[in-house]
This record gives sequence, structure tokens and C-alpha cells, in this order.
Amino acid sequence: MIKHSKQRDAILDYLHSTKSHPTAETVYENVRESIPNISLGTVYRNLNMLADAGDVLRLSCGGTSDRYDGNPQQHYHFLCRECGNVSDLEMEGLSHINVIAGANFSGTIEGHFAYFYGKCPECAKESEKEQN
Amino acid sequence: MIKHSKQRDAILDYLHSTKSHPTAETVYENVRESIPNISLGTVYRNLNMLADAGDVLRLSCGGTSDRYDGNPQQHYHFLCRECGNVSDLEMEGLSHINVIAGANFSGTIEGHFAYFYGKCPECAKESEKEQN
DNA sequence: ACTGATACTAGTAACTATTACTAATTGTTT
DNA sequence: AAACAATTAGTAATAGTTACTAGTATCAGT
Repeated sequence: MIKHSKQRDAILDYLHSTKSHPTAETVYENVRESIPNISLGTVYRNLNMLADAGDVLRLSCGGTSDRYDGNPQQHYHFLCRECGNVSDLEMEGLSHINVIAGANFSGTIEGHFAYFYGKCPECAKESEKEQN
Repeated sequence: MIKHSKQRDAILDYLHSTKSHPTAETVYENVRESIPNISLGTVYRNLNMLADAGDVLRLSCGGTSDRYDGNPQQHYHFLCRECGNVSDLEMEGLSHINVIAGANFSGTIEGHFAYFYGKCPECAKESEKEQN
């Protein structure tokens, strides 16, 4: 049985308020502004619960720590190789690639996750400047 | 300047000999059969060097530890949600999805990585059995 | 082959992200 | 309000990985 807690609500509220795909540590720092003595373990436990329940996305994209996204709907992410930022991509779904992947495969493909990388708009502008 | 070492060669040889996408720990255990006193730190350092040099792929697909692939060519992987195995997928490239991703994006898309998940051939067979 | 310079190694310590534990507290149900 | 279970803060523990150091192996130029 799942109970409410102000800690969990605050974590979810914070994730809904940002598009920055924060790490657990960053969530902790921000939620401490409203709940100063919340503990880091509580943040981790709740992020896991929320991710397991499908209320939140966990992004494991190769950095040192996982990131979390308050938008649980399937969507794609972009990783900037210059500044390290993670941002949402506005693009159509790619479910057709599951079919491509399954063509020569005798198991079952249930889904995929994909990350795109390159230079984010800001860093792309910067490197254009440098070229001149 | 890069020098040769039998440790590095042994690590690369082992990765070339398997399709199992082993973790650093597994590489360590296997290379110890030929070099019993190799140290785990050496394995990590060399795996990082090889990955940075592009001789090896590092797979960060959400599990607790990274995995390594002796085939450095771009290809796709499948993660079995039942048994946890990671296997190669034989499928065409998906470079067209970079175009899709870039359509509404003002940065530059340089590439992507994608993982497919579901049930591997073995586990799919198992769950068919159970249904009968 | 010899030598000097330097990359590499084993072994160990340190670090970081995350999880586990515990006694006290809070939320929910009756 | 009482009882019960889920949750919490605080802390300890764990796992994966990296950093450090003194000694060793490799390589380029003689």
C-alpha cells in the first residue's frame, strides 16, 4: 500500500517544474529549499519508486550518474558533447525501428531507448563564432 | 606516445574472442587465466584507453556496470529483460533517424546510440512453453 | 646490445553514486 | 483515538571505478 508523503510530493513537484533532467543530487539540493532536512536516501528511494511506477523517467545515458525526467511519456533526448546538457527533442516516435530490429531476430522486441548527441544550439553557435 | 603491453593485448584478445559483452570484472576474471597477477585497475585503465581510441565499444545501457564490445564498428544491441543478456542485433543502420531528430532542432546531430529490449530467443521460448 | 626517457603495471587507497539498515515518525483505516 | 504499515532522517555499507606510487617493461636513438 502506497502512502502520501510531503517528501515524495516535493520531489515530483520539482521534477515537474524543470526541463533540466537533474541528477538525484540536484533534486536533493533543490528539494532541500522547501524541506531542509530531507535526506538523500529519501530522494533516491522516492525517485526509484516513481520511476518504477512509471510517473517519472530514469535516464541512464553514460554519464557518472542517472538523471530523472518528470515527463513520463516516451520521448527522445539530446546530449550535448560540449557542455554536457541533456534536453528534450521534439520529434515523431520511432516505433518503426522496432520492426527493423526484429527483422532478423527470433526473440521479441518490446521497445527501445535512443539518445542523440552532438552540439546543442548554444554550443553550435559558439563554434560558428570561433570559425570566423 | 603509446606503448605495447602484454596486458593490453590480452584484454583486446579476450574481447575479440567473445560475443558476450562482458563487464570490466568479467574481463578481469578471464584475462587472469593467462596473466594471473594482472590488476583490476590495469583492466579498467586499458578498457578506457581502448574505448577512447575507438578500438572497443563501451556500452552504458543502464545496468550497474558498463560493458565492453570488441567490435568497434557501429552496431545495435539487444537487452533481454528476463535474463539480462546483451547481444548483437543484425540489422541495417539507422542513420535516417538522425535526420528525423534534427528536423525541429537548431543544434547539430552528430549521431545516436540505441538499445532495443524485450525477450531474447531463449527466454521467448521459455515463456511460450509456460503458456501451454 | 646499451641507455635514457617514459609509458605501463601491481597493489592499494580513495572516491562517488547508490543502496541498506534502524529507530522514530507519519499517514491511513477503522 | 488506536492500531498498523509505510515512510523518514540519519547513518553505515556496498559497488563500481578512478587515483596514487614505487617499481618494471617498452621503445627510440645511439
